Amino acid sequence: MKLSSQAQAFVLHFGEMGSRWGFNRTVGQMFALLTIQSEPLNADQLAQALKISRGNVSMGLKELQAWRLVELHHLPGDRKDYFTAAGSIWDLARTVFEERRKRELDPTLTLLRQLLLNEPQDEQETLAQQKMQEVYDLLELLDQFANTLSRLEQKDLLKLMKLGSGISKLLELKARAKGGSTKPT
Amino acid sequence: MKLSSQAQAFVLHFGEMGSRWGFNRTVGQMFALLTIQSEPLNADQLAQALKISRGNVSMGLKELQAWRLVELHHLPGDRKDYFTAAGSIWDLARTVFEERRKRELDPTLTLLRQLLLNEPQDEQETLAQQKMQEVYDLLELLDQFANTLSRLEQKDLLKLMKLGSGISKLLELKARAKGGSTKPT
DNA sequence: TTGTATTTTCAGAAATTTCTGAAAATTGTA
DNA sequence: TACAATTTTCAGAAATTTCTGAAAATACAA
Repeated sequence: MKLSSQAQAFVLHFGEMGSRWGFNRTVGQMFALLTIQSEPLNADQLAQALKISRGNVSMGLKELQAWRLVELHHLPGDRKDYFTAAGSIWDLARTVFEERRKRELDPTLTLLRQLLLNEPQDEQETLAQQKMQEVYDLLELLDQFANTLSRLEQKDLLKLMKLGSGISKLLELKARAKGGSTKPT
Repeated sequence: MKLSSQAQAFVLHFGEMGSRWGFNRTVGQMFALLTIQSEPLNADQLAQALKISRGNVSMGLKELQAWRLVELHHLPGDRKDYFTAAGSIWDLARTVFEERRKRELDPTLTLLRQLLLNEPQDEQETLAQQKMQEVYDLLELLDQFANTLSRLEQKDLLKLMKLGSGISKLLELKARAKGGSTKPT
């Protein structure tokens, strides 16, 4: 497995960005390679192509499986495990998006729900809780919205994302359809 | 500056989550504290409340300023710099969202634009470039959509986020209004 | 079974990131 | 100008994360 300089650059970049997207360098690289590679790869091929240890590949694959970003395959007459990216680019993006929502929002929502159960003991705490409630409301809304988006059919999601500033007009349209003011701005 | 156990928990949690949101532990803590605190705080107060070094606070504040998440204030008769969170919770969320879009998408878009300029040299590279093009198209669309969302007026953003699965219906509504098929599904 | 291929685990090494604290730089005052 | 208050810087220490590679575990075939 020799990587073209193109592939090399792509893979290294995903390694660098990895930490911003929620995984470490080598997991990012493995994900990138499996994404541009059409043929399934086994652990040894990954280790060799990325020049990392076999053990690291094993851990990385475990993590990619936890993210549900890779699929396991078997080739007839070969006992090795082979992996491909799990689905189309859109599928992968959706999965990353969902996983990140879970990891970045849910723990905070859980904590805030807890904290907001307590009675504030003084002025100071009352103010702090007000802020926490605001944070909670916003994150809760964001969480639901992210959920809605990731459940949307690709066709609809595409339409929505292509609307651009047309979104405002559409929302206005809806307001009128529902029986709001009939006077357009 | 004594933190209530509520505030303590909130601050520590933001510290833990920090790395997932794009900043390190102490920056996360400082941000959290400034968010629930209504009064401006100076660097010494932050260091004392969070039990971290003065130097660390200085670096943290610099980073929060780079994120445009804090505002500098001066109190009459006091030479120290005082800081507050920059704006409402919604403002803060919007800022974090924008900054993250820049940091997480833009570098990759730039790289992919570059790579896609090269002529593929063989079958292998052609396939890889096809995938890269797909990744590019998706990230580009996502980037523009994120941009649109962060420019939306709060009122509209709120409406949109509250739509839930009503989004599909709204998109359908729009299709009809534009003169699509008149037969609803 | 036994043997071989393959994967997983995990202790310690290496790399990276974060943090401290003292010194340097800056700012404002008199 | 001299001086005191404040902030910033940054070398090295500490903490954390990532990675390696050998050993253990597992899976499968004969």
